[in-house]
Parts: sequence; C-alpha cells; structure tokens
Amino acid sequence: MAVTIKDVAREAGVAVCTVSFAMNGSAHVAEETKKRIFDAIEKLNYRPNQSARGLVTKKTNNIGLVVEETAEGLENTILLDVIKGLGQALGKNNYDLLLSFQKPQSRKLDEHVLDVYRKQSADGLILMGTASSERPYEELVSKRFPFVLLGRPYQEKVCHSVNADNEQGAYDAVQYLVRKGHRRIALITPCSLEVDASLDRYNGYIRAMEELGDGFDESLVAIGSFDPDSGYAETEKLLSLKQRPTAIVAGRDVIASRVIEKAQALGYKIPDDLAVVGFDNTVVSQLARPSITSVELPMRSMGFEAASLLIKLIEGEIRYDDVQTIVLPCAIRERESA
Amino acid sequence: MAVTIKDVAREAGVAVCTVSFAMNGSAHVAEETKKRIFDAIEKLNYRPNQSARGLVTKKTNNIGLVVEETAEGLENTILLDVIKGLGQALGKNNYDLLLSFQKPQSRKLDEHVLDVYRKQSADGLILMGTASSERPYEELVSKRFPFVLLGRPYQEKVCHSVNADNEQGAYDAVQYLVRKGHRRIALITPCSLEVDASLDRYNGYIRAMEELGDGFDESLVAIGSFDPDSGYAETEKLLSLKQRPTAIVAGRDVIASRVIEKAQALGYKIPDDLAVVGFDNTVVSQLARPSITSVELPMRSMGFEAASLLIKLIEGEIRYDDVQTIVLPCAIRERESA
DNA sequence: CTGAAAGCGCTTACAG
DNA sequence: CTGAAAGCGCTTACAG
Repeated sequence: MAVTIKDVAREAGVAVCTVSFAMNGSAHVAEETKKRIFDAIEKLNYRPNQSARGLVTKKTNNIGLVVEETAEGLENTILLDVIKGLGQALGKNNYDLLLSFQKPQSRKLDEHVLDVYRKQSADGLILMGTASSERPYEELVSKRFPFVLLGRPYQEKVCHSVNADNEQGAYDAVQYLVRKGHRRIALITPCSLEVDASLDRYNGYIRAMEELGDGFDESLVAIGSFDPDSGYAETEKLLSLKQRPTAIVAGRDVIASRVIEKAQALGYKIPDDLAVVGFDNTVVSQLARPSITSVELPMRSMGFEAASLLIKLIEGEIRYDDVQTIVLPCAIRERESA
Repeated sequence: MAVTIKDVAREAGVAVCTVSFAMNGSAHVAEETKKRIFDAIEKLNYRPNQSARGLVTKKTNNIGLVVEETAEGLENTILLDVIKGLGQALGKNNYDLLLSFQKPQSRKLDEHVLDVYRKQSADGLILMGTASSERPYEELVSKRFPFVLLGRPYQEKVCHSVNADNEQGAYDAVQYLVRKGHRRIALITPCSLEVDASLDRYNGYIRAMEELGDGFDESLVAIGSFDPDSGYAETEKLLSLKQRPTAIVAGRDVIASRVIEKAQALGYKIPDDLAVVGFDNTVVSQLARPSITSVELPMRSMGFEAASLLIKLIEGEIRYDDVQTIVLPCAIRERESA
C-alpha cells in the first residue's frame, strides 16, 4: 500500500541498502547515485516507516509525557507554555511528543509511567507535576532509561531535573519591594507548604526578610490555598495587624487579584497604600486593574531546557550519571500594583 | 536487553505464538496455559514492543495532532481543555497522542501534516485550528486516511468534523438578554469576520435580533480584535449612540472585561445600566468583578467527541464515506454581569 | 488447541 | 562504492 524503500530502490535502480545509506549518511554513496535516489524519494513521496525503523534502530524519536487521567497536571494554564517550550526543542531535533493518558481503571500513575518505558514507545521521558513518586525512578535509573524531572522535587540529585528558582523569585520580589521603600512586607503562600514550590517561595521570602535586619515576623505570613477565594480572608487578617504591612507578596496571581479586591474594598489605594506582587505572571496579572506586578516563571524555557537535556541524554552527549540540575531564574514583570 | 515475547514463551514453556494468541485473544488457548503465560508476563513485566507490533499490524495506536512551530494553535487556554477531552477518549481506548511539532525551517504546515501520515507514526489525525488548507486533505481523503477536523471550517461536508455551535451560542446569548428584558442589544465580534467562529457568532446574533422584530440595526455591531485593549473603543462608540444599547454581547471574555471596565469608567452600573455577556467562559469571566455571564464552548466535549469519532473511523465502526458532522451546543454560564 | 515458519520494512555488518 | 543476507520483535496463516 504505502511506498516502501523497495519502491524507491527500484525507481532509482539501486539496491535497497544503498537507499538507506544515502538517506542516513551511514556510508558513502556516489553523488550521481544519491541524486537519483533523492529524486525517486521526492517523486514517490517516500518517508521511512517509523515502526520498521524503530524496530531495528531501537529508537522511536518520540519523547514521552505522561498525564494522569484526572489531568491534575494539566490544570494550570502554564502547561501550555511548557509544551510550547518542549515543542521548540523537539521540532528542532526531529522528535515528536507522545502524550500518554492513563486508563480510567488503572489507578497507579507509576505503573503507567513504567509501561510507556516497557512498551518502548519513547526514547525518553519528561516527568512533570508535583506528585513525587519514588518507585518508577528506581527501575528507570537501574535500566539507565533517560528521563528528566520538570518542576518536581529533585530527589537528592539522583535525577536530571529542570526547575524554576522559586526561592530566588520570592527573594527578588521582597527585594523589589524593599527598593520601593517597603519594610513591612507580608507573604501569602500559594498553597500549603507541603508543595515544593510553595515551600521554596516561603524560604526565599524569609531569607530576604531576615537580610532586612528586622528579623522574621511570623504574623506577616498567611497560608493560601487553591480555593478561588483564597486571599480575601488573609488580606483582611494582615491588614488588621497592629503594625499592618505596606506590601504583600501573593504566592499566585489569582491570590494577588483577591488581595487587591479586598484591599480596595477596605479603602486602600493600590499601590500607594498597599503594594502587591503576584506570582506566575499569568493572564490574570495583565487583566487585573490595577494590573499586577508579577514574578514570571520561565515555563517555556523550562520546557525547552528539559527537552534539550533529555535529547542530549538520549543521544549520548551527556553521560547518564553526570546528573544535571538546571535551575532557571524567575524575572519580575513590573506593572501597576507595585 | 528488554524482555521479549521469546522470554515469556520460555518462562511459560510454550511457543511464541501461543503467548501472542493469549495476549491478543486471536485464538483459543487453554485456561491453564493462559494462566502460566500471564504469570510469566507479570513476573517478567513484559510489554509488547510497539515498533515490532506496529510493523506487522500496521497500527501504532497513536493519534496524531500537528502543531505549528509558531504554536498559534496553542495560543488559547482552551486547547488544554481539548487535550483533556482527547485524553479521556484516548486513555479509555488505549491510544496515545502524538504531538508533532514543525521544524523551524520547514514553512509548510500542510507538508508536515502529510509527513506524519507518510511516516505512518499515527493511525489517524486530529486537525485543529483556524488555518484552512485544502491540499493535505485531498491526499488524506484519497488514501482514505482517517482524520477529524476540530473547530475548522468543515469543507462542505467532505471531512469528518467536530465543532461548537457558535451560531446558536450567540443566538442564545441574545435570547437570554431578551428574557432579562433587553431589546437594544449590541454585539462586539471576537475578531474579524473572516474567522469562521466569528462569522457564526455574528450570524447567530443577527438571527436573534431579526426574530425580535425590530430588524437588524448595523450600528449596534462593532468588530473586535485580538488586541488586548479591544473592547474599550467599541464600548465608548456603542454607548454614545443616540439610542444606546442596554446590553452588549462581547465575542470573547477578554473583550467583555474591557467592556465592563470602560462602562464602569463612564459611570454605568453593571448589570443594572448595562448587561454584558461574554464568550468562551474562560477564567477571565470568573475573575472579573462583577463576574461575567459567559457562553461556554464545550471544548472538553469537542476533544472527547473528536477522539471518539476518530477511533471509530480507525477501527472501522464508522464507514469512511459516511461523513460525520458533529456540532455541540454551547451553554450559558450565568454570573453577575447579566 | 499448539508449534514451526514466513514476513512486516527497515538497517547494518559482511563480501565483493 | 554497492549488493545479498540476516535480523530486529512481533503476528498470522498453515499444518498438525
């Protein structure tokens, strides 16, 4: 049915292997022969069958990305940027992205990750999300199967990983506010501190506050959540402090928008009475009024770096044991709120 | 290196083909033998090599989704919902999603679409986006390669397609406002009318307005754009009409949020002085204050239906020539702005 | 009900 | 520099 390498060989009047050599550059082929071959390929619109190729080369030219059936990992807009970043690196290197979705019945994500490895349908894996499972890594590592953690806890340096520097992002946010003249700076965490990124931001905040010399005042920290209304109550609490903060670092943009609403409702002018810095630089920060100064996570770069690293691992440009831990800086996008 | 069907056969003490028969149910195997085989599979963690399987069955169990290098198609948050919907259907049926990114150099998306077909790395294709190219379809159709258009112009019923009923969505939005007592209802289109979805919404609006009996007043229509500030000027213009509208249907949520801001700045109360209905039901409509009543596009269902349809096509449950045109209804999510 | 064998479309030593 | 042949890991008629 489909055109095969045999058809090309016949059309060009050469042996099958010569076509293969010419296409892959795996042996020298006379210029003239080459031209005949490439003409035949173009004429017939020949593309090597990936399954046949994969069977012998043990390479699929696919990168796997596993997604939970509940799709929690897809919840955030941010994933789109990651995929774009992945795509840039992948397209450049001629890889495709294989998104594997869990079957509704099978509850164990770990097993599913292992399955895409066992089926050999990808040459490497990008593992992203917050879920920190240990088991799949073991089998993957022991079999030296290439994979890169993206935005996950980096397992004591035993796995290649790419992450955003959340700690530095929060630190910079405080520093930015200090430069604007603030000293009483509060933090609302993006969610519980059990989540890695949340803890990192918390730590960055503390480091910056301690450097300020006033010491760390626990009453200036509130724990936010994924509740869409998270930020209202925390703002009210923070602003009713005897020594109220003049600035708030909100762990996520949505929370920042709630902070602004509540503060405005209480009669505060933003940013004059209260400065607000958000996190994630999502569309929310652009649409809010006033627009929100926000710490941008380099999601696109993270995707790009993760895919580039994985490809180097696959192609042997980086040794498997030479564990890479890439941490990318966050940048502050200045807008009206601070 | 990896465990093969031979290993399983040896472990279970049967012939290779018996293992294959047992796994695929393609021939009867005695219960007892079956048990030995499945025990061996479990013990060895055997999973059939996808390339080998694909080579002989001519099936990859992959669905292709082509993405332009510029990733325009990925621009909207909405794609995430589509992917979730695709994933639901795919996971259930044991297919993976192959996202193929264009190489930076190759400028022709059409060729790239054809390449994933020619390489035989997917059993079918989901084509989404607004770009309407004709050429790839021809080759695909003539070779009877399964593909489904998602949110694209549906090419005079020659291609299977899944779409949202934008026309009805706009019609319903007007009807909804009429029920709230409005008659002077304006429309700001989501973008130029060259885009299919935009035109459909425009037509739905017109149909509803004409049914009202007051006839179609062109001055009540403004053409919006993708400019982030689109909506400001249009609102100003519409509200300065001698007979100003009491309600505005905004073609996108972002535009609706601009309408609200501008109207509020001009002293109008929402929804009392001016009712506003948005489109797309994005996070913007939830975060705006007042929150925005919005027409929801069934992106998740569209993804699910598109994948389900494609799988039926692939597996022969639907004849290739029995062209399916699935149009899914939009629903109005009532909030504060109307 | 089970086994031996051919073949899917490639790549890669191995000769010439 | 090019050709004939083996083999990758499966599935599927074909015998028994």
